[in-house]
Amino acid sequence: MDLIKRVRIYEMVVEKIKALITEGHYQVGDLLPTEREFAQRYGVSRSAVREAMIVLHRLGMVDNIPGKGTVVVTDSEPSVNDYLLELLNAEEQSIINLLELRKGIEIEAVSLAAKRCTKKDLAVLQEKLELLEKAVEKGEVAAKEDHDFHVTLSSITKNDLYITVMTAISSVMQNTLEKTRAETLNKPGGPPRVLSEHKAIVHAIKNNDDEKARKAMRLHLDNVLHKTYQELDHKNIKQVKSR
Amino acid sequence: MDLIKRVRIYEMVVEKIKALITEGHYQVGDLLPTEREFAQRYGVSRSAVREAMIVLHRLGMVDNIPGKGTVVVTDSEPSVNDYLLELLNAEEQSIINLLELRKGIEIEAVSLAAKRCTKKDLAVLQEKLELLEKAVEKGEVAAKEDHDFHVTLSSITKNDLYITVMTAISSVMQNTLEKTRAETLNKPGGPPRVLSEHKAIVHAIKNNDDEKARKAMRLHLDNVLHKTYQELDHKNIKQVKSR
DNA sequence: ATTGCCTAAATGTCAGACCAATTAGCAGGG
DNA sequence: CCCTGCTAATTGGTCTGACATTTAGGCAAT
Repeated sequence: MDLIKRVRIYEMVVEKIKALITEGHYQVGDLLPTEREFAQRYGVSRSAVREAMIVLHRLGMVDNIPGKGTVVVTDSEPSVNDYLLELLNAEEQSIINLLELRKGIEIEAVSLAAKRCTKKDLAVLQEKLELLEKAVEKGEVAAKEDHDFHVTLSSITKNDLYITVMTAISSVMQNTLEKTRAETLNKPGGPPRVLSEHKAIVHAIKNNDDEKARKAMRLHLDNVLHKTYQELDHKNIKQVKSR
Repeated sequence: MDLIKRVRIYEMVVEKIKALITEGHYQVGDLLPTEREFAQRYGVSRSAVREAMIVLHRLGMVDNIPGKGTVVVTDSEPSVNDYLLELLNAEEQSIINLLELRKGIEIEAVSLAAKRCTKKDLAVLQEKLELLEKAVEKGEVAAKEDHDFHVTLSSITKNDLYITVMTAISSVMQNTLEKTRAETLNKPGGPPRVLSEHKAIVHAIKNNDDEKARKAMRLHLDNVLHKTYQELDHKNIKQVKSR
């Protein structure tokens, strides 16, 4: 049985305005037409437009400024991914917790990748590895290249959940690393070692050796965890000294 | 510098009504006071109350029914967990994808648990195992006992992310199993084998042997995956036959 | 007992008014 | 000429009152 669903007017206005933003008729930072104009344009009352504005505001898409107007804050509506990011990004979550979760996710991901990797997948992954290599040779932090590599790796699993979760974890880590100046990767003897670990992972995937791939990934992430522990210890010591 | 934040009236009304619901002044299914009464009670206009109602409705806490009133749908505001559930529960996600993700999460979780398990933790876990055992002996499906066991296991990691994610995965799987009549656990030779796998996991944790714990968990989840594959094949065959 | 209609009350929507904040323009003093 | 401060217009924020639509319950006719 199909139940008839009441459709509130403000909901239709929300969709209309949302479409205007996502389709690019108004860019981020632009001022939307006034509420009174929307009301006239859509043949509804200003109340309906205001209710729609409240929804759009709570979606984080617009900001209503009295005396000025309504400004576009972002051009895309929040997705489930954003909520996942919120979970991972919560301040209570330590970077250690995040790294441990990543360990579970990525070790199994690389295992699946080793079993399911096609020639095309491998080519893309090796390309990402080369980009990472070049960036490291230039002495860059290469955070973006590292992110790309790991996301590409997760995509080889062909499992949307791994792709979504790994993408979220990786971007949160990238943010965290930016805040902490990415000291981890910059430490003496850091990048070359990280690079060789990445190569070992790709090598195992190439041979479709899932067990070796897991071991290589576990080794890599244990090293990252170890360095992070050292870094945290170092900071704590500095904090104590500064008292 | 502390910026002064404009506080919209409807936001305060939202907090007021939300508190009334979460504190139990109104139970699920109850009819809230009318919008006009709220307006009078809080000394605001009905517009403000209506805007608050829209927010509460979009939070999924209330349902506004014309001619009747506003009924309470749930007594707790949605948390990040609910959005995680939404991600995992999305129809596009196959049960296979979910199981594969669970493999990554839980293998590493049991590894952490083996390293961090206290005597008290172990006692609780063994208690859950006994409950599972008794339920299986009675010939029950024991879905809830299985859920409890795995959530307890994840809590031993002391890592909030693992606890949150594992709880979500487990409850989604429980729902899915309910829909599919939990055939997996009911198959001949199913429960006893599952039980022995659980015992092996607990045994490894007891000995703080993280590597053996991972292997035991991998074996267990591979078996679950295998059975699920068989089940899906079986259903496909039945579907073909019924054409 | 069922059907149909009437009424009361609630939400949904509308129109208009006023308040508060912002902006732009203009007048006046330096 | 430039800066200051006032004024008016514009915009979102709130309030009020009205009407439309939906629901529930009472009541009479069938």
